[in-house]
Amino acid sequence: MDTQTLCLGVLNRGAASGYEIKKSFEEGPLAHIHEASFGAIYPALSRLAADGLVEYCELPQDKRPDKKVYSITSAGRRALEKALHHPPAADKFRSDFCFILFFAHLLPAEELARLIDARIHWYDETLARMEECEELGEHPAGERFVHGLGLAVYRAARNYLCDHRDDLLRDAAVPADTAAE
Amino acid sequence: MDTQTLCLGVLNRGAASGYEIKKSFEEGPLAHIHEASFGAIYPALSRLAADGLVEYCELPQDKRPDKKVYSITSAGRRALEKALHHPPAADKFRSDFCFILFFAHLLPAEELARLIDARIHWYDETLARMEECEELGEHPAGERFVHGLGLAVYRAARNYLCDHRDDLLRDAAVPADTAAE
DNA sequence: ACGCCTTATATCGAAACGATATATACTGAC
DNA sequence: GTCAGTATATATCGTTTCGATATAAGGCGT
Repeated sequence: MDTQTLCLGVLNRGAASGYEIKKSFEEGPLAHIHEASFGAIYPALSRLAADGLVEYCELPQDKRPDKKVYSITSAGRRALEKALHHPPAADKFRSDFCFILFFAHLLPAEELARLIDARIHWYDETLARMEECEELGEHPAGERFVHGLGLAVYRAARNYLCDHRDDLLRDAAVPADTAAE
Repeated sequence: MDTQTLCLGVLNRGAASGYEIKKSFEEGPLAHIHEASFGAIYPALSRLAADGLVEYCELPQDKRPDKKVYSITSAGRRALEKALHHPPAADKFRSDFCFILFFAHLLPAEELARLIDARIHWYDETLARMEECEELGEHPAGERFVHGLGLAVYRAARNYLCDHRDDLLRDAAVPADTAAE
């Protein structure tokens, strides 16, 4: 999914600046689904504007830098719908955490414990935030569905880490002195 | 996690060519954890060789193109261990599938059904392959742990899709004629 | 026989990442 | 009180990575 379609998707939910589009991939209901950097978003918005798929008005803010608020046009909505019909590419998952744990036998026990506990803590916090935003207001069925999928997956990951943490520490960890060697 | 570390990790499990390293991120026990393209792997291997972290011997194969079999050096092992101690970056998950379903109200019911059923089918096949490779031989505790985490998460995702598929189709789908408009 | 898949390395243009520059204001720590 | 850090906001830049293609040889199916 190219950054232009990603931006159209966000703008289809309401007008936003480049900065706010980035945030919506970090916090909003689209968080954890996709991501894009400023270096991808700003050029994408320029191209979208040049193609007439979005339009923007510059609004100067006092006490804040100026803002370019983009909104989707009807041509943009058509382009989004068209892109949505393309068969989705395979999910991409990349985890340094899993990669490191894969080599658990190269790390001392305390470090493994820290790593796993930090991740459990991250899941607890993330799940709390997600459950909280669940109560706020009405959401379209698609958003609810994806939100529920995220919850189910994160809960499963969290529970697995809690249930098997001690097994890993027992079976994999090397004594601190051998690891340092 | 940079591609060089990724390559060192694979090579730490045994000597391999660039082609085999790529495959190990697609099929082997490292599948679904990380990924890298040829355009990232070959330059990474060159840099690793220049830095003395890996070495290779060219072996001409009959009936096949020549192969450069890379193996990790002791300096490479030290570099890998050092990299493993760095605090892991946040997991990156990118799903066109979820992004599309997020806008379920823009798609006709049959298309949503096709999309979800195809994904359930993918999970079934992937899970079967993962459960199968579970039986084969002994694996280090770290590998078993990560494998188990993957299984837990994929099962949760699959079950969620099965359990909520019909809810989504009922609540979100627009009639085919309004969608086409 | 023809196309397609697999094995294998390598490169190239386009895209994206991650960091940085710039500017202003608020907030918490010492 | 000031000094660092965070937040809002856009933009660019070097480096990395992606995705496709080139090249080459053999197997496999219809």
